Amino acid sequence: MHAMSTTSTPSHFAPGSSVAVLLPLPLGGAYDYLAAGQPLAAGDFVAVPLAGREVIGVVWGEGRGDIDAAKLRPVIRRLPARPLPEVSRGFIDWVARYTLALPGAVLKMAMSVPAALEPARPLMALRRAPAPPEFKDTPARRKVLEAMTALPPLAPADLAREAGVGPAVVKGLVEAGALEPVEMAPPPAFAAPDLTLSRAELSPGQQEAADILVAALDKGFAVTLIDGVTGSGKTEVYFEAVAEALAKGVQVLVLLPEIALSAQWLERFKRRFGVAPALWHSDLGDARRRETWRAVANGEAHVVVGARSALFLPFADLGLIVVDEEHDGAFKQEDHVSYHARDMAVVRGQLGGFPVVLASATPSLESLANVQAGRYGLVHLPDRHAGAVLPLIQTIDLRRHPPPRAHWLSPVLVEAMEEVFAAGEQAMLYLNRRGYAPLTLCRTCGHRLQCPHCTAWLVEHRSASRLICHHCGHHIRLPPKCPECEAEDSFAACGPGVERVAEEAAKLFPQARIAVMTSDTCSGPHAAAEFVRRVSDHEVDLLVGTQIVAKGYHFPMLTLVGVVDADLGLEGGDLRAGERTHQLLSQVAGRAGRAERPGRVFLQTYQPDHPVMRALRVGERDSFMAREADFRRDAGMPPFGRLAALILSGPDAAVLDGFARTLAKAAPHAQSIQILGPAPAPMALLRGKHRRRFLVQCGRTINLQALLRDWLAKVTAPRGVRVQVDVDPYSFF
DNA sequence: AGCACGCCGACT
DNA sequence: GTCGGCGTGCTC
Repeated sequence: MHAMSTTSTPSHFAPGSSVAVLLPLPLGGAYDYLAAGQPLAAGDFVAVPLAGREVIGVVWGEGRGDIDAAKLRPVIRRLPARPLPEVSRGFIDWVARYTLALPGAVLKMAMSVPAALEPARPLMALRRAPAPPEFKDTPARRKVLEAMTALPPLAPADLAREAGVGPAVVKGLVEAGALEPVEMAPPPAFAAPDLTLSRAELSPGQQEAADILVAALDKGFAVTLIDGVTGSGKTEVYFEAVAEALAKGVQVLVLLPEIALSAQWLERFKRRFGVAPALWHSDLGDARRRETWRAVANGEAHVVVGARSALFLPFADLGLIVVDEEHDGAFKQEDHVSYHARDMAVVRGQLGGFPVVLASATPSLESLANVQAGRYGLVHLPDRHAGAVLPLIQTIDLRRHPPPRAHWLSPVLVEAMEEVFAAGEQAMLYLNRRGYAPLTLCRTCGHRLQCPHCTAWLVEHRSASRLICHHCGHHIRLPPKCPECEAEDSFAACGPGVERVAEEAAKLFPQARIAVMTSDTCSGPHAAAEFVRRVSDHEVDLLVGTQIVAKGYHFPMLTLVGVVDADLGLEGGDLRAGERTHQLLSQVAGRAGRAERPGRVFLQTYQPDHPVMRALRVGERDSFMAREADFRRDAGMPPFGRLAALILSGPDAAVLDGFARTLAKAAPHAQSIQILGPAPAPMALLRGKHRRRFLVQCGRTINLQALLRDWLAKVTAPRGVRVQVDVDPYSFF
């Protein structure tokens, strides 16, 4: 993935000339407008007329001039905001070209806060008018005026509070002309990090790694992978690079897969830098969001910690990106513009000429391959710091030690849990399945309760007394009788979800305090932080959870992790099934025994000899990944070959299949290009839309984007049919 | 993405 | 006879 240098174009446009304005809409390209009033420059935010309404866009360059002059309309106004920097514009173009998204759709991600483009409302403070006219003197008014002698200008509400009077008194004084408003500089929204605080004690190995990252800051673009086992102190190591970048005066972006679950990370940041970083994630409030966007644009926000969308913020002077947990699938966006934030972070670093740091305990095969090929540097942190040892991972062969019928915990695991609880320690059960049971069927006729809009079973959530589709949110109450055979009380719950495992554990350990942690019970940063606190303070003995419990938490008293169904991620024939299962289970295992108490991990499996289980048991990650890499190389799959998915979707299956055949006929033929499909997409029906998929596979030297563009240009999708391109698809949904 | 234009059912 | 449902098509 190599960023191309952008060709230079004139960047100032006098009134009367035509300019190309990119709008944050899914249009074919930038639209031409007439520069009017003041001169315009590339990057300026402007309001322009579009179909009778006003839309805000960005001056992208010289007008293309391919539109009828009579249609050309003048720019309405230039907004008083900082122009979008050239590097941000180049990045948007690059992402659009790479992902085959419309540039306007990419710009929309960078313009997610249109209100931030209007000037911030100045803060008003009150001071005594120099020459107040005659006004009525009252005791309350006197209190205000007396209080003011000892105070700087204050906002009306603060002044009223300080003086111990109601707001009406202050208002009256303003109206009487005794007080006058003055503009007050808003207090800085983000305090500068404190670089003088003593850093964490680093081990010699950590110090060496930190030195390498710090040295890289002087060398322009380079990518370094920090490969360190859970608990090896990766964060503290890259904090040294963050500190150095800040000392140089550039901005830093840290990408985390799920910022809502990162309370512990934020605590560590505050300890190291004395302040909270600027946060960027989807449930930021409007005012905070605006403030953050502006602070990023004017350089006041020194460190931004965000989810993948933070990549598109208009940084004034970005000089370092850290992608933590770089292997995490949450960095891949599938909807609208489909991009991988880790890969785009590398592109952003290349365009900006600064280093990028990737960190993981279980690096992706892609990043390891880039290290092997010499494209990325590597620092290795093999030890858990502070003497903690890696947990002992054992598999439980469910064929030899099965749980009782309709139970899910093997006697071996139950016995280990007994020991842990007896020792006053904590345990965690991991199962990546929300709800009570993934499938409900009728015992009489075998009918399965399915979502009417998706190719998916309805999942029983007993806590919510509902059956829910995890793909579209459709939900029903458990019907009184089978919709197929009308048998009453004939439904049987099949298979376990976390709720059911928690129920089983509660029966086995009635004295244990159990908490279920899933996206259902723990949505948003506050709920997550509260869960973490309850577990940390040992208000919980057993934590039962889905994937979100795997995320980097540190619980000193947690010494046992049980994986209820270690085989779960291996089904389905996904390209990355083995790699992902290994990563996920390694992360889950890493929750055990993070302090001085050693941890134990049990993986319940029907395939203890599967390479993933074997690798986890003996801690042989490198040879496992090397073997995975060999498979991918032999199959010509990423990162050794290139892959793209074409997803066609629409409400009418016949129309969809017709178009799929048209597309298949127009498919390019060439050696080393393989096109598979059309086939029903893994989710053949999703939210009421049928889905078909093509997979395009080719060698690394082929221009995949050009191939896809040419192919798609040959056909026109009938109405109702949507074509989505996913370059480098990850999940195969 | 909006928003207007356009052609078929229940109202004043 | 109109008001209005949302299908389709355009916006420099």
